[in-house]
Parts: sequence; structure tokens; C-alpha cells
Amino acid sequence: MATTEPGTQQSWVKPIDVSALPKRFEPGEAEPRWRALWEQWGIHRYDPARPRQETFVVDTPPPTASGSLHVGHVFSYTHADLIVRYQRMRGKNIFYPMGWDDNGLPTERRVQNVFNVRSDAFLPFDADLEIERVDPKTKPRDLPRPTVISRRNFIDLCHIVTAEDEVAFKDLWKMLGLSVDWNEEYTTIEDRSRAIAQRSFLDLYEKGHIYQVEAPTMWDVDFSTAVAQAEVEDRERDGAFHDIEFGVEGGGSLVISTTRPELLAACVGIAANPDDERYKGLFGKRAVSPVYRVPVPIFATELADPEKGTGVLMVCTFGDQTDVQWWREQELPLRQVLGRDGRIVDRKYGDPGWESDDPERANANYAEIVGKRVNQARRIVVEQLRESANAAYEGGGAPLQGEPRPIKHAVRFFEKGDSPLEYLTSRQWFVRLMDQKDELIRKGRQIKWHPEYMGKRYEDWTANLGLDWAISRQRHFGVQFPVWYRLDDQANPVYDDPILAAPETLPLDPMSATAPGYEESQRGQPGGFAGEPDVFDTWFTSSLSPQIVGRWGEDGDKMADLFPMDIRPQAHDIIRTWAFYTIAKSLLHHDEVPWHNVVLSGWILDPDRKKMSKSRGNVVTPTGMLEEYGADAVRYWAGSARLGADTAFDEQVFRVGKRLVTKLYNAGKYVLSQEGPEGEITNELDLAFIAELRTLVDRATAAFDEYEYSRALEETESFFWSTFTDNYLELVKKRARSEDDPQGRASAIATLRTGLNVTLRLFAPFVPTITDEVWSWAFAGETGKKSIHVADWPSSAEFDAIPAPANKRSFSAACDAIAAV
RNA sequence: GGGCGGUUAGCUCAGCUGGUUAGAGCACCUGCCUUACAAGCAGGGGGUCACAGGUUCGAGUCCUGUACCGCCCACCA
Repeated sequence: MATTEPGTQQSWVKPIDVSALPKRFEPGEAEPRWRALWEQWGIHRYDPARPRQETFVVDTPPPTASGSLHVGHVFSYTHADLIVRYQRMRGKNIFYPMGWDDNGLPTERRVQNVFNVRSDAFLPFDADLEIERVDPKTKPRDLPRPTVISRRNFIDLCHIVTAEDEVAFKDLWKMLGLSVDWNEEYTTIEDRSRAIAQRSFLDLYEKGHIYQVEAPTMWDVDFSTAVAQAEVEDRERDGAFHDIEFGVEGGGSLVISTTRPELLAACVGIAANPDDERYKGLFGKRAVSPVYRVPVPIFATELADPEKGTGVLMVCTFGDQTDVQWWREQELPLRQVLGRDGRIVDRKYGDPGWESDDPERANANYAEIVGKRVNQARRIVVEQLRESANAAYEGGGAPLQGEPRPIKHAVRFFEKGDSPLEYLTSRQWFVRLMDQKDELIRKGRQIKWHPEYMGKRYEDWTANLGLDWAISRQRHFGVQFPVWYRLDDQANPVYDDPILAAPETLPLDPMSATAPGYEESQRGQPGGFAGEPDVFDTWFTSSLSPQIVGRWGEDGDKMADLFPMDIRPQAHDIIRTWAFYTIAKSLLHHDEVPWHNVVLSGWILDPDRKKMSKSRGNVVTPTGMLEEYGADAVRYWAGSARLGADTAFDEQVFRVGKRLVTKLYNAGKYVLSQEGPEGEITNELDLAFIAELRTLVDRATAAFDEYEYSRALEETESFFWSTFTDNYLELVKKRARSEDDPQGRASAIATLRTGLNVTLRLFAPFVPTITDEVWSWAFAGETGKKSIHVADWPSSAEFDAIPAPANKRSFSAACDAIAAV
């Protein structure tokens, strides 16, 4: 700071008192102190009074609030924070919320385990219910049967568990120094989010984008719920082809190949390729199944591959997606044998739709598999197929031809599930997306993807979408459908004409709220009403993150001020879910893109280049590394990886980050402890240094503008370390203390301070604590910006008053000279 | 089977629109406690830029093909 030395007219740059500062910088002490100050000063607050064009809006990912955060989260959330801190210094009014995605299966699973309970949507709420936590030391097999409780009681427990997780998550984010506006915190299960999700449903319903249908859908038998295409993944599994002989009416036989003999009872047709010479004569005839002696039509289809198996196959209700297609196209009967719990349901041959040429045998065989799960049923059916008594026609041999042939094949799983998906007919709600594909792609192209090639992933997924979005889940902890059904004289729901909730009554639970126009006593009664027991797919709610923070349709609706948003940071594995659904919602509700930029972080891989995961036991805990290296060092590590790039976890980089922090501390102490006359920058070397600094500012700014923060960091770091401290600082040390060159000394001190001031600001988004610490020693007072994070981002205009050096090469020449010595 | 990334020093990675002897950090070797910093400084060794062709005066950079690694999607009888 400049003061006037007593007895002179010369103003004097006063040094800081180095002896008052600790010898070493301690992140563990400084970081909490600075966090408290930022909080106190409110520098992360959004200012609703400022106009949209001065505002930078972030659609932050709400992490799943169950279990724990891992290094990958720290990595990608830091990336968003780097961009935000840059924009804040550019003078932007930052809208930076944080949400917790707490509804959904992960939470349910945790609550089931923590309390040993199960939920039943139809049980009445018990206000006095007390549930003890399971002692974590209890072995699973020693647990009593789970207590079945009402959905509302279950949800209360979910709230308890997620509230604990959210506190832990928030602490971690604060420790990491995320500059989130904690006034804008939300959860996806809170009332506002529920109201907005239900409002979304009503709006889509009104616009004709939502329908309800009883149809085959992908079904997870463990969770007993429908799932959507986006939640499905393939897993390689062992299987076996079983060659099974069917009879043909009028004589002869054919041999099909199947991996799912247990579905033989669900067989409703036989298919082969129309050009397949082996089967051409059979189309239009009927085949007869072994074991059950059920006649089924033989038809031709281009989808049948003559090369696969025996070239002829059985169509079941339902073995896979193609079965569903054939069932529709050929108008085949429905013979579903698998129940929602994954067990074989009871059927009687001889009943309508279950005709058999030998009902007695069919029933005897079928009775053996009733109530069994798929694998067990398969073993039993295979044994039955080995008996010639079960041949498809009189006098036939054992239907199973040879031994099953083992194969490896991809099987569809629910991404959170443990059993293969089944296709079951059930009543589900859908959002129509198949008719929106072109428009979804067009919207995707209006968004800038960083890195650009990630946009292609979105486009491929959208173009290849095969199904509308199944949004209903037969689960518990989620947002309810704001829907009731009228009951007919037999108390059966009339699904065609649902009763919708009035917008002003949201949020509500139709299982406890009374349908409009009815009395609660009419619930479940003939002529009365019933609530829709299903809940939304969690993505139905989390895809509304822009609307939730924008309070769409609520008091204080800010959509006009925030929407479309500036950036959506997220990981690339959820392009097909979170990004896709958010774009879809935004299109259907507002005919707009939800944001202008998508910013995609890569994954953290372990040194074997595998994705880090809990199951691999190679997870490093984020808190541990923050405690050991400090937030600045951890942020340095995240900041050194560019967007989209998967990065191997390398603890060395934390050390490098920590070293940079130390260097900044020491360089700051040195520069600000220099004293001398105040004056202009006039010396040729100093001017040359400033010219170098100026180009650095331009490069770092350009990089940040393209979301390439890692390049900005690298440029700044190499300038700071090499140009500034190793070269310039060494070159002017003497002159900065000179007694006989007051002008040169003034010039050196002014340049040193400018160099420090500017590089600190360039580093501020990456290492917020150390930069604010050094900033506070002198520059905070000089500029009136008490925190560096609200100081102006450096611009080349700052240097306009400083003349260019006489020779552009002065600086490198001086460096060469010192190197030679 | 289709698509998208990647392959550069022992390790982790830069290298933007093709242009002088290919870079950084870590690790390694040598020398220095030079009053900001030994968590530092000065210097050094180490790379046929996966491979094969091609375009060009000139290719790590552009084109074609191959191999390997990873991801996404499809296949599921």
C-alpha cells in the first residue's frame, strides 16, 4: 500500500510484515477460515435484481443421495466450479444451485436394509409407528422377516436416511470449496419438486404427450417394477441352446433352438425366414409343442435369421423384444406364464386360450413348474423334454435333441438389478417420444457440446430410440401420479378416463388425498374411486432440474430470468438419461433448449484404466484426500484434466498442486515485502515482462471462454513458475533493493506487484484459498475487492497505460543472458 | 455388426488451424541450504510421436487402412 514517507514528498510502497505470517501455509487452517468469510460476505449469492444477460446460470447435477460420493464426483463438480468462478470474476451474476436426488431405488434399498422394512402402498399410515435401526453387525441370515409398513411410513424413513446423507454431501462440497449459492439448495423429493413434477405430468397430459396402455413392457422381477429403455444395460451371460422337436399337424416335425425352454408353455407361434427352403412348405400350418401339446401357427418373418440355431424359432409371450413385435404383427394370443415376482403363475389347460391336445398331460407337466423361479423352472422343463412320453406327437422320441449347447450371449438387465429383464404385460404410463425424434435431434444441435463429439452420442441415442418413455414405476419412494380412477359397480378401476388433480392442489398423494367430487369413504368402494399407486421414474423428476430451480409455476417463478440456462455440467455416461430427458422435457413444455452448453467431464480411472468403483475396492475417499492435500491441491488436480477426457487417478498430481500452493505463498510473501518508492513501470525489462504477462492474460481468457480451463491453468502455471519466479524475479531482485536507482527500483516493485496481482487472479478459480489469502495481504485494500473471487478477471485493457517495450525480444534476451551466467 | 474416443519419454499428460533440433510435471542422475521458497534452484540423460501406406517443399498434426485399449449402441430365437 502506498503511503508518504515522513519528511519526503515521495510516496512509498509499504511492505507487509513477513514475520507476522506463518512460515508455512497450512490449508487445514486457512481453508475453513476463508470458507467462513466467503459465506459471511455472501459472495456466492445470486442477485435477482440483475438482468439475465449479466447472469450466468448453472443447471447443477443433483447427485444421488445414497451411500457416498467418490473421487469422480469431486473431479466433475470441480470442473463446473472452475467455470463458475471464472464467470463470477468476469462480473457475472451467478445462479449456482445444488440439489440432492434422493428419491428412487438407491434410497429405497438403503432404507430396506437400514430398518429391515418393506413398503406396501395399500396399507394405512400409522402415525405412531416406531422402527428401530438394524444393528449393522447383524448377519443377513439372522435378520427376522422384514416388517411391512405403509408407504407413507416408509417414505418417512427415506427422509431420515437421505437427510443424513445430504448433510455429509454438503460438508464435502463445502470442503472442496464449491462456490454454490446454498440459498438455492433443493431435493428432488421435497414438496416444490414434487409439485413441479406433477405439474409437468399434467401439462404433458393436456398437450397429448402422455398415454397409458396395457402392453408388454420391460420388467425387473426383483424390484417388481417396469423400467425404461435408458435404464437397461446388456451383460454377458452363460446360456445354452436347447434343440426341441415340435410336431407338425398333418405329419412331420421341426426342431427349434431356444435358450429359454422354461417359456415353452408361453409359446404362441413358430417363425422362420420366408426364403428358408427347409421350412417353406410349413408356413400356414400349425406346429404342436411337446410337453403341453399346444398347437401354434407357423409363420414367415424376415427377422428370422436362417443362420441362427436351427433357423426356426419359437415365439413366446414374451422372451424378448422381437417376440413382442411378432405377437403384435401376427396378432398372436397372449399366454403369459411369468408373474410380476418372476415366478411361474398358475394356469389350467382346457381353459379358454389354453387349449391343448392333451390337457391332462399338459396340466401334470405344468403343475411341476408353478411357483418356481425361472432357473428352477428351466431345469424341470429340460428334464421333461428328455422324456419321450412328452413328445409332441404319438410315437415321437424325447423332444430334446442332443444335449444343450452352451453359448455366451448378451442378456438385458435393469442397470440396478440382478436378474435378467422380462417382458410382462402390465398397465403403464408413457411419454410419447418416438414422434419427437427429429425435433429432439434438432434441439440437440442447437446446444454446444463440450467436447463437441459428445453431441454425437446424444444424437445416436436419440436416433436409435426404439420405445416411448415408460414413466410409471411400481415403487414407493418417489413422486406420485396426480391421478385417480373411477370405480365401476364391481369396484374395478376405469382406466380410460382418469381423474386429474387440479393444478392448485399440487403436490398430493392420491393414495391419501381424496379425488375431487368424492368423499374419502368412497375410496375402494363400488362406484367410488381409487388412487393411482404408481410413482414416477426418478428421471421424470430429475429431468426437471431447470424447472425446479426456476420454480416453474410456483410462487416466485423465475423461469423468465433463468431459462434457457447457460451450462449443464455432467458426466458423459448419463447423456442418454439425464441430458436426454431434460432436453425432451424442455422441448415438450417450452419448445426450447434447456441450456446453451453441455459440459462433460471424463471419468476417473484407476491405474489399470478401469473405471473406479466400490466393488473393485479401489476407491479413494474424497475426504481423506482433501484432508491430506487440501482443497486447493485437489482442485488443481481436477483442473489439470481437460473436459471429456477419462483420466487415470494419480496421487502425484495432488503433490504438484500442493507445491504450487506453497510457491504462491512464498512468492506472495517475497513480492509484497519489497519496499521502495512508488512509481511508473519504465524499465525496458519490466515493460517486456508486462508484455509477456499481457499475452498470457489473452491466452488464459480465450481458453476459459472455450471451457478449456485446463489450458488456462497450464499456461498460467508455466508463466508463473518459469517466466515470473525463475526468471523475472531473479533478474530484478537486486534492482528492487537498489539505493542509487530510485526510478528503476520503483519500476521493479510496481512490476513485481502487477505480476503477482495478475497471476493470482488467473489462478483464483483453481486454487481459491491461497489466492485469496495472498490477495488479502495488500491487493484487497488497494482494489476495494475484499475477496479475489469478486475481483475483476484480468484483461489486456488493464495494461493499456503501460507502454510496449522498445524491443519485443528484450525479455527472452535477458533470460538467455541469465541462463548463460 | 455400427458409432465415438484414445495410442506421444519409465509414469501422468500437453502439443489449437501441418512449419525451425517434439514439450511439461513426476520419477532418475549431477551440482547447489544463493536472506521468498530444499515442498526450492541450476544442469543432465531419456521418445523411429502404435503400425503400414498416401497427400505435401515439409506430417505427432491431414487422408486411407491395420492393430490394440476404452466407451456408447445394436444383436439376445
